[in-house]
Amino acid sequence: MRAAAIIEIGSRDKILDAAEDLFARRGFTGIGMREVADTAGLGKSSLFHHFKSKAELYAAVVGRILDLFDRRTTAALAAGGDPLARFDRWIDALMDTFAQHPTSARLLLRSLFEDDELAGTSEEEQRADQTLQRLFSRVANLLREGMQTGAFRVANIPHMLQSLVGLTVYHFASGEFGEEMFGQSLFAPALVRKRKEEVKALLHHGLIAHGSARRGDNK
Amino acid sequence: MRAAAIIEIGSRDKILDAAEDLFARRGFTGIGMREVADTAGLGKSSLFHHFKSKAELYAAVVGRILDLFDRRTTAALAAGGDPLARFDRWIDALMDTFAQHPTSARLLLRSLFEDDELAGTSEEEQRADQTLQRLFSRVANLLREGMQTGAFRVANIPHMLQSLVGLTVYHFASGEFGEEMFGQSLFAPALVRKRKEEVKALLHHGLIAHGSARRGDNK
DNA sequence: GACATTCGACCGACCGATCGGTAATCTCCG
DNA sequence: CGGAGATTACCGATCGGTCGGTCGAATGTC
Repeated sequence: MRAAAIIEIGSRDKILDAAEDLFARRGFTGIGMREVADTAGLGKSSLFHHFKSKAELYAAVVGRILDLFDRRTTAALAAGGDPLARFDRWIDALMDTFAQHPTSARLLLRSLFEDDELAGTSEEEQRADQTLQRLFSRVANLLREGMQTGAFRVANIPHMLQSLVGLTVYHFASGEFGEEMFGQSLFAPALVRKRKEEVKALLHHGLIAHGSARRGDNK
Repeated sequence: MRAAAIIEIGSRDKILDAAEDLFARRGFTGIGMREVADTAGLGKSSLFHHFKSKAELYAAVVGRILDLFDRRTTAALAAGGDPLARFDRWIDALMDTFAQHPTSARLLLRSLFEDDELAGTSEEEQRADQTLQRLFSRVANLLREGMQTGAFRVANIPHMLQSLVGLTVYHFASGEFGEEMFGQSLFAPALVRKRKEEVKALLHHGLIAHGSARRGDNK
């Protein structure tokens, strides 16, 4: 029957799963093909049957995650609503995706570093670059629109994008350091919910209290 | 003459300088001792005369940077003023230090990841942990004080610390990705100044405009 | 139905290069 | 002399990657 066959996962995907987990934990240079092969339950040579080099495997892993974020972003922004509603929905979707996919934040943050020294003309890598750029420009457009309609404060858009990345990716990538700070797994549902609240609160009100009794705007 | 002697740098420091730059760019596993030695202008074996292992060299590099941030934080918080003044001064000092020391953000962010899998009982490493913890608890105390005096909005402190790290460290660690976004070096004085402004603006006002109370707040 | 051919998936053995680290020796200097 | 700093030579292990070849499921052919 077909139903039983569903459980089977193609070797290519098993390799990608294993590589994603390992690369996220120890980075490109920290993982050997031997280790990926063992985790995937294959011989090392078999990896080179599916991917022609370690760099190509890495690019495929990053590309797969980037596609996931691209799809979630598209879905969150597609549904209608005013800029603020779409923005909040996007923040939720972004953090939910990081939470549901614990390796993703670390892998993406690492790939940001490692791409600097890895060549970068591998087709798969160019496609990933395009995906990433499209994702960011969509959010940039949303910010621009919201600033025009008055929903958002007027701010520098590249800086705001950097801030949004810093507020989200870094947190979920902070690993043992973050877990020590919170005393629990970064991916515990209650903590994820709290993180969403706190990030939104920061985006809504900042940190500094405004002399609500009009103290002359703190200067 | 003293003036001439200033140029001389001890071999140990030359090794630390070289290692800091290389580790920041390609991570612990991405750099070999051979490369560090070449950059420092020594033979590989000489490194083992000053540091008994690669891990110890790495710990020394991270510890040196952590001490720098600890000193700057101490200085920024020591000078008096209300919590808001001290906080703003700390944000300035933090970002100035990242800016003046371009390898630091990347190295610290990387060390966050790599410590997860590197053992961690090496004395130098424990000292670094203490330094880091002391630094964070000092900022936490400042936040707590400011919330009590009403200078800051009441927020969850660990989350706020994570946000502050994300807003600062990530930006200066974002490398080529960030430089492509801004079209210039992340460490160009004008961009550093702008980043400080934008981060402070976010901390002061958030992103979302408040239609509720007063409207003309941001124009 | 039976045999031959093809093909993708996979493997163990092996390659040259590089890894972190060690040992013995040399040089310089007080 | 003694000792610190540096070097050359070398070690076993592991690195990414290649090689020749096995296996089984299709496919074609009579």
